[in-house]
Parts: sequence; structure tokens; C-alpha cells
Amino acid sequence: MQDDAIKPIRKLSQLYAYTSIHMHETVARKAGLSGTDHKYLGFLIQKGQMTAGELAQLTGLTTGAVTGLIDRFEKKKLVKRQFAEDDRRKVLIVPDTKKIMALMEPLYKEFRRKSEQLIASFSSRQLKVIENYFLKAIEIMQETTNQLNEK
Amino acid sequence: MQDDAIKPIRKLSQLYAYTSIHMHETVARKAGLSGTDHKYLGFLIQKGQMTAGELAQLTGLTTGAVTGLIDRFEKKKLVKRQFAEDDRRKVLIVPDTKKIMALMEPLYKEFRRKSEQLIASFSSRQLKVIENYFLKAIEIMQETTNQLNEK
DNA sequence: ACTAATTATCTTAGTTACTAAGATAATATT
DNA sequence: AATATTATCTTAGTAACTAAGATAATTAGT
Repeated sequence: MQDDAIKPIRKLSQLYAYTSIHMHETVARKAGLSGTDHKYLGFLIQKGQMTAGELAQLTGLTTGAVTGLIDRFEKKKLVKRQFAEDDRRKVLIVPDTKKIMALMEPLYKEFRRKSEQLIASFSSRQLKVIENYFLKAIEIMQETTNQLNEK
Repeated sequence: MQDDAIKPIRKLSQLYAYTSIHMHETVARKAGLSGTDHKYLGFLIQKGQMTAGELAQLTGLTTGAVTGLIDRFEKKKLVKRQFAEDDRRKVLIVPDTKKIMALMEPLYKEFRRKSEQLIASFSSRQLKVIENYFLKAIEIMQETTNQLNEK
């Protein structure tokens, strides 16, 4: 591999990450959420209901900040607070998946369609290459993050 | 292309973007900057010196917020304020590239090495595929963002 | 050339989301 | 039954933001 091929692809991958953030932030704003609230709401959708403490751990926020986060979601009726049956100190955050989907889906619809079209335009051998790149690049970034956090 | 190949790669590309943000935020914190300050400092390095107003446009911040941003950078001696010769209302923000590099480079060194190694592990034909994916995916995300902003 | 309008940045007041630390209430331990 | 622990919430203080107005330099109109 020639050295001159390295830089453009690194630049491109940076631009990719940046553009992605920008898009997600725009979507968030259209949905009446901040960028971080949107991200954390995604956690709730993906993992399903969890306690306030679990969300604090997952997000890295303090419990106080999570209280505020849930308050904002609750005010918009996107989640419900519910005491856990086994331990009534715990607050289960129950996402209203339907409502959240109804809010987000229209904003992502075109993006999803075009993405699927793009992916379909590659052969499965080509997709393997892309997938492979992603997997290894993700691993590298995680290693970097972990190493920095250790020091 | 089979339908089942679409979902994993979309998930993967999401994880990629998310992991990238997370790494950059960790780097930022290690450098004593916030995530957004780090991002905007990157703009300054990439584009070189610019006026406060240009930075406001580029970042989407108000001029007041940019004043604060420059103040924080200046306090760390990462940039200098300088009145433009042609128009003394304008404030040129002159990045101290050397100092900024000296701050950032050690944090990214390992990441850079590993990334280059990863890229070098692909054939140039494979790299073309990856590049192509990035280019088109970026275009789709930009379109999505623009369409949302128009509405 | 003088006055008014515009432009570029800064300042101020108010807002939002955060942290740290302590309060409250439920559960676990001895 | 008293004490310790745990889960969440509350409060006080902070950082970075916006909106609107202040300041100072330039440009335009007469």
C-alpha cells in the first residue's frame, strides 16, 4: 500500500464521524431534544427499561443529572417512572417505545431508505470489506479510549 | 443483496460514529478541553486563522459564545487575538499550531499508528470500496441534514 | 467632509444542564 | 430493633450557552 492513500481515508473517516454527529444533532433538534438527550433516549430504546442508577452508569452522568434527564423525558411523555416491585427505592424508567418511534421515524425515514439503497448497491464481498474495516477501526478506537482512561 | 445484510452494517456504522465521538471526548478531556472546544479547535487547525465571525458561522454559535470560546483558548495560550489590518473591528484568531500539536499529538499517537497499520492491511482495490462507501454515506447524511433544516 | 447606517465583536442578564454533597426513604445486616 | 447501606432526589454552585443591547470601526449618502 502506498503511503499517500492513508491520509485521505483517515480524513474521510473523520468527516464521516463528524457528519454523522451533525445529522443526529439536527434530528434531535427537530424532535425537540438536545443532542445528548437524543443519544440517551436511544440507549433506552435499545436496552429497554432500566433503573435510574443503571442509566447513570451507562451515560456516565451523576444520579442528580439523571433525575433531570428523566424529568425532561417524562415531561414530554416519552417515558414513565415506575417503582420496581422487588425494591421500591428503585425507579424503573419505562420508555413509551411507540411514542418515541412515532417521533423519530419520520425524521429518519428518508435517511433509512437511502442508506439501505446504498448498502444494497455493494456486493456481499464488498460489504464484508466495509464491515471488516468498521470492526477493526472500532476496536482501535476503543483501545485508544481505554488506554487514555487508564493513565 | 440479501436484506439481512443491511441491518448489521447500519448498526455497525452507528457504533462506529458513537465510538469515535467517545474517543474524541476522552482525548479532549485529557487535553483539558471540553468535547466541543476540542472540535472547534480542530476547525482552527484545519482552516488556519480566521475571524471571530467566521468561527461563529462555522460553529453555529452566537458571537457571544464565540467570545467565550476564544477567551478559553487564549487563557490556555492556544490562540492569540489580533486585529485584522484591513478592518480593525475584525478579530483574527491565530492558532498556535505548534503548541496545539504538542498538546494533541501524544494523545493521538498510538491511534494514528494503529489506524495507518489498519489501512495498510487493505489492498488498494479494497480501500476504494471503503472510500466509496464513506463518500456516499457522507453525502446521504448531508442531504438528510439539509432537508431537515429546510423544513 | 459630516452624519447616519451598517458591521464586527464584546458585554450583560437570564437559561439550561451539569457536578458534588447532603437529604430522604427503602432495604439489608447484625 | 438499631444501624448501615443503597437508590433516588434535592439543593447550591458552576460552565457554556442565547438574546439583546453596547461599543467601536467602517461604509454610504448627501
